Amino acid sequence: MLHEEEAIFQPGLSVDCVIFGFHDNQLKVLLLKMKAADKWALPGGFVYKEEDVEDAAVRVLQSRTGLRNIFLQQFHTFGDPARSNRKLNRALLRSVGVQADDSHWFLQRFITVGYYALVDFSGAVPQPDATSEACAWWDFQEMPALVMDHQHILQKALETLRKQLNDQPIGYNLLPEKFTMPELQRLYETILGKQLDRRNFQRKMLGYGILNRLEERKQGVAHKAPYYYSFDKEKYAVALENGLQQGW
Amino acid sequence: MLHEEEAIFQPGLSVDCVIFGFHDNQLKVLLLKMKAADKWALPGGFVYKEEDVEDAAVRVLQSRTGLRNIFLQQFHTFGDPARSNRKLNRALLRSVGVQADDSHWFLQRFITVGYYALVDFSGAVPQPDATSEACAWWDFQEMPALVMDHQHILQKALETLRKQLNDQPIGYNLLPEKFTMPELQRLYETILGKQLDRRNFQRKMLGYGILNRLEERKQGVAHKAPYYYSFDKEKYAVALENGLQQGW
DNA sequence: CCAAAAGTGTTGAGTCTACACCCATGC
DNA sequence: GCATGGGTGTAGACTCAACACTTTTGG
Repeated sequence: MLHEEEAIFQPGLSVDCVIFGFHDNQLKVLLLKMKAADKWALPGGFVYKEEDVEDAAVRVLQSRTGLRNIFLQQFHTFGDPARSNRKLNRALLRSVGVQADDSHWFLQRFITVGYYALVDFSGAVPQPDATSEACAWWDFQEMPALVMDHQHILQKALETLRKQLNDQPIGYNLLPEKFTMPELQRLYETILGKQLDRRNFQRKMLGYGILNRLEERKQGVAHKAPYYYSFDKEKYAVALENGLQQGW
Repeated sequence: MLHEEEAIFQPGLSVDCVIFGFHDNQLKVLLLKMKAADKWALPGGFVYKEEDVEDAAVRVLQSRTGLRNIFLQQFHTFGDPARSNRKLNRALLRSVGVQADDSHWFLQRFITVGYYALVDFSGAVPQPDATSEACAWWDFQEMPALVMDHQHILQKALETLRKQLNDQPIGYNLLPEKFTMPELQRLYETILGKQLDRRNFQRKMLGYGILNRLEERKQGVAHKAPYYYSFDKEKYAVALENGLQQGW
């Protein structure tokens, strides 16, 4: 990618994706281990000259996880000139075998558009890119050192996710097709960072009228088996009309 | 500005500001009449190579209104390649006396970062820029034809403003230092596009604990004179701690 | 003194919170 | 059978929407 000519990319512009997953009762973020530094980075990429910025984010998402048709949302654009790190980028070029002088397009200042994605952890297959030696999920509470301002970007994404969750039930994007109510609750508790009452949670969630309870119950669990639920897109559309705000 | 060399601006990047004001019980938006077209445009500008994107927005805001220290917030970045309009931009260049071929920096694709601002109408002094022949407030419900995707940008700004108003009382940014409760209510009604109950509005608004009632009452009005209120920044900080969400 | 606008209070409906109770399952 | 987790129900606190009443001012 970095070998390619300046001419094919929109100059000074990138996208970065904060890809959230949920596993083992933990909120996870997909990160790349840089070849050029002892740090990790958010999956990102450049925008082709005639490509929609959002399409670029979709492309990044798909190439890092193999997933398509994912909940993806722009949340902020980071335009501090000091955010670019020429030293790192030079090392990055070297790591893929490119020698360049200061005028190289990749060494200029970059503005990045941040997107966050909610994906089904079990369906994603992490793939490193050319500049990275690994691609892995990290627990959002135990993040490694990140390059440049990626810590800041992540923080902003998390903030947006929390707000969003308050007036739009988007949690199930992080879960498989069918899931149990306790699982959904753990998810909410993790994202919001606080405990919720089991019974009130269930009532409120069902009150949105966007979940279908399946006949099937979870198998092989200790104690009483919980029902499975699935998300109902049609009911969701109806529910949106009526509006479903309010906080926890 | 457009005479200046490519070298001083971040290529392919602009900012556009949706500047809201409130006057005569109407929500207003500041627009520029293009010299190069029979349409109006949102105030915008380019970003210097070493300038923070947000600083560029502040600069635009100040040069169009004379105002500083204004409520300003990034709301979305518009990255559709089809949003740029080479024909318009060529006319724009001509209007300031520049002849250029297709490779001119200003004729390339532009990504724009959208900011919205809330200003005190009575304090702003509209100033056209080099590419425009007029700068004026328009009622947001009676907008003229806008260039490119500016209608879309405006729509998105309005949407964001409405949502924001639901979980953060930001309305007084649009009013002078001191204002009456009925004035504040008209403002909310205009932005939200619906009538609100006078008494419940007052109770809820005062409940936030961020307004000071002044001794003074409004002079020279028919009927009973309403009190003036002023916004209290310190109390606001305290109120934010406790959280003040919930919708109307 | 009357109409219109503003300040203040009340009440019933609805919602949310904090529980109690019962049921199912593995050990 | 008992500890644990899940499904369902309920009483009290709280909030909110809809309204009544009083006060002030200009004409």
